[in-house]
Amino acid sequence: MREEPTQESIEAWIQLHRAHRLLLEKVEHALKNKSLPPLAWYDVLLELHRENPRGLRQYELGEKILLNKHNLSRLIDRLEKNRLVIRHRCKEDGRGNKIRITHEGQNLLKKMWPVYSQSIQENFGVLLSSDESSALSAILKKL
Amino acid sequence: MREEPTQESIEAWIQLHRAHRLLLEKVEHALKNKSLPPLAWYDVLLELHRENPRGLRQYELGEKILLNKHNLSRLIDRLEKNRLVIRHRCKEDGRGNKIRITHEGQNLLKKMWPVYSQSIQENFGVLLSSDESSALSAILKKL
DNA sequence: TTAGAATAGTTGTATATGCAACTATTCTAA
DNA sequence: TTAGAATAGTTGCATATACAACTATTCTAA
Repeated sequence: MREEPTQESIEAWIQLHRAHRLLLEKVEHALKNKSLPPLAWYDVLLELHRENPRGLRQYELGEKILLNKHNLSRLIDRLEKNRLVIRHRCKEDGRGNKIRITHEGQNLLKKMWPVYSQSIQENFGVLLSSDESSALSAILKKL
Repeated sequence: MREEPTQESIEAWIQLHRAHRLLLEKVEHALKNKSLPPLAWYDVLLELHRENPRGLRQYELGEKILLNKHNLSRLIDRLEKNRLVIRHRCKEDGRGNKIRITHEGQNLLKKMWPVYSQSIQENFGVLLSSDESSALSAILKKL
């Protein structure tokens, strides 16, 4: 006895899929146009910035940005290669790392935000009233 | 004089990003669990099914599923290798192709739908009322 | 205490994506 | 008509992602 999804939920899912793709493409494009790295880098740096100077375990970071461990491992590789973060061996748990943002990482964050935020505003903010945005958030939070 | 995005729109964008990622992951996972191909294949096959037996030009298909031409070219390669679609040289325009779904493509579509739809229902449909789904669609359509 | 399970992270390999350059054909304006 | 621009699609290369197998460490229960 499988439940069929309603027409409304299929339609909504399709819209979610399309809207996300469209917006993400625009945001990434805006960043690339300014020779800035992709959004994923921003997400990592922002989470680390919030926990600065304590840093975050790699698995904690993965949970926050919804990225699985093998991809995160390589993302951190790239960031570390660009001196934006540092891996420290974790004292409390010999298996793990603590990741901390560097000063250069903080600078990049500051450089990315205006581009990122402007793109959100242009492609998202101006199209929705603040009530609509709030309603959207509230509904999406249930998922 | 750059416009700052409101707090509401940033919050909504973040939620959109997260919700999409979470759902997509679940849907792809459900398909993989049943040894079925990824969602992108479904999207292509569905569009072609709708236009059967006329078929679609490659660029038309690209517009429908929001995929750029070089990635689409390779996606079609993979589908064609699996005999799910066929490329025909286009009579009216010697530069282009017409893509048509095959009988096997139609069969795959039929096999994927129950898995896809069940995943939507489980991870999306049951969490939102039909009013909420409709509201969500309406807002997302503006983007 | 200690063997086996569980956890944190890395790496090899296959596949998918993005970008730029390319071929072939069609359109357009002198 | 015809040279140059524009369009449709493909391909080489670099990068990103997914999956499975791996190492190293910590936890747990006899």
